[in-house]
Amino acid sequence: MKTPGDTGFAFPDWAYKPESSPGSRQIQLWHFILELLRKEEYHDVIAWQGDYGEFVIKDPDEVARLWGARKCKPQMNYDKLSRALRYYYNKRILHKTKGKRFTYKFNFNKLVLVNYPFIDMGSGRGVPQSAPPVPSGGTHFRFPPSTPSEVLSSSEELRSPGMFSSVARRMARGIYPNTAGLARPAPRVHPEPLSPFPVSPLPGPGGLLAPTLSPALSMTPTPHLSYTPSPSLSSPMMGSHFSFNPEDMKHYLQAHTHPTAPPWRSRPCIHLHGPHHALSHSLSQQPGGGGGGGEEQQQQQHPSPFKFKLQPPPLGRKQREAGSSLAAPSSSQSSSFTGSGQINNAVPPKIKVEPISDIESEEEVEVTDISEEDELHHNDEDDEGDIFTPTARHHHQLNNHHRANGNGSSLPAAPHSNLEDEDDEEVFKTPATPPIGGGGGGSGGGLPFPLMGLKSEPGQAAPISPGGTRCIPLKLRFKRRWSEDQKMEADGERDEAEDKKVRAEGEEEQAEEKGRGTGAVENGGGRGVILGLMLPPPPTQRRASSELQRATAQLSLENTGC
DNA sequence: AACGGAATAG
DNA sequence: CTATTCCGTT
Repeated sequence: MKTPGDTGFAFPDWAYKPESSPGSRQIQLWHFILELLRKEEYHDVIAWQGDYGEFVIKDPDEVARLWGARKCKPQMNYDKLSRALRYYYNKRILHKTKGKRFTYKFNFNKLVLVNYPFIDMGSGRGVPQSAPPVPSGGTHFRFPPSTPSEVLSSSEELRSPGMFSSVARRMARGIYPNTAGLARPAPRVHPEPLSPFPVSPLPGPGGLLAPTLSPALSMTPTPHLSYTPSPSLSSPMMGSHFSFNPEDMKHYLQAHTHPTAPPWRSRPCIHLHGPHHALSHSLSQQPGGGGGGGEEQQQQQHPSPFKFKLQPPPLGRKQREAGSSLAAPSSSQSSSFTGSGQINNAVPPKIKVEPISDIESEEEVEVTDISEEDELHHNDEDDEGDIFTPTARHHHQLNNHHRANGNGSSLPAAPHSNLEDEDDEEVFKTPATPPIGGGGGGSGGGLPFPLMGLKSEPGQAAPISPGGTRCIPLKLRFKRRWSEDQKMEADGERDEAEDKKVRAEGEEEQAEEKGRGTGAVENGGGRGVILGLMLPPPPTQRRASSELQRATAQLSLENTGC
């Protein structure tokens, strides 16, 4: 089971796919921005400002220049760079702070990057000016409205729906159902929502899944629980597996404990292939030491297979002018199989209707839907509520609509499977299904999740199978997206509504999500890499990560070598 | 200044 | 896919 090879992965690859991780080969703009932000040296050109995640580019030209240098694109300029930033809007990595020149904001509220568990964007604490990272006072912490799924959704996820995702989701909601049993979500919240361990069974060494989101990822709904690096976690859990990189995490934790010894760098060349050491990339970066420093760029010596892309919802502009019609039809079809959802997506615009059968777990249903509505209605509150409070949730099951378009290439597996869009759902269901059989108990990891199998086969996808009706119910999508943020911002600053923007996204989202959902499996499927969830900004705890941050911070910004 | 479509490189 | 380029609009 834990064989190093592909199988052993404790976690889904996507979980750690750092494609973009700091050391990874091709740096992405947002990483770069993050790097600059964390370095004081650049505070003259770019710095945190305002709310959590908000930063201002003080010297656009310089930033562009730096970026260009990094990418070896001498012709880079702010106009171009900004275009790239604009693409992030759709990906929800960033958004523009309206009214403020050169000011953008990371959507960190909802997301935590797997690769940057310790991200502190604001670490600013140390830095006077950059302090803003923390959400305003942390008073209102909003959770993960954005669907984790969105964030998480990566094609790969699908492949390995591991628990991670499910866990994450649950965490997001604050619920930990027992994985072993059916996956029924508990109707009510457990008192111990965040316990690091779900009920997971498997005490054994093989236990997978520890929901440890690790301190790094704090997705816990409850503030206090959030990131406590409990010893238990660290050792046992990590050891077992879960975390992204057990080892790394371990080190990570240790680091907290023993600041003096930065472990991560310990592995110069780790074997690359292991599925499990994903995070190492990030951590492995430089120790920061002091040494001589010359070779920073190499960090990524190993060609790690993982990649990590972010971006959940791409755009589906495909319809544009020509084939707009296509989309509709396809979606409808897909919905069909779910059975319960009748809604066809054809376009049920407003109303969410959809009671659908709740069948067993009514609670879980989802909210998904539709974008437009969301946007239109803005139920922000709900969203939140959904997540945290189980009490009120509306569920619908309509998400069925999804387009199968994907790019033609992908998705062989199920032509019509629908659930994809909700990766989430899939995840959920996945566990549920399998467990029943013998696996549940434990044979392998004890967890019900089919880890290995997934890899190659999408089979699980079978969701749709007739018998499996249950799959349906589980989807829970929190759709909130960042609208909240925007709102918040709006409050804070006056920005007008960006409806259009939002709207647009909404549309796109819908379409895209679905499109990608399953489909993405293919190559890159995995885009979303960020793990969504908010960062609990509890100031107190954050500090621990500081070191790590620093370490990561070291990423090499400058690579002169072009 | 900012947005976003379109084409395109890799 | 992501980013770069180019460019017309707001």
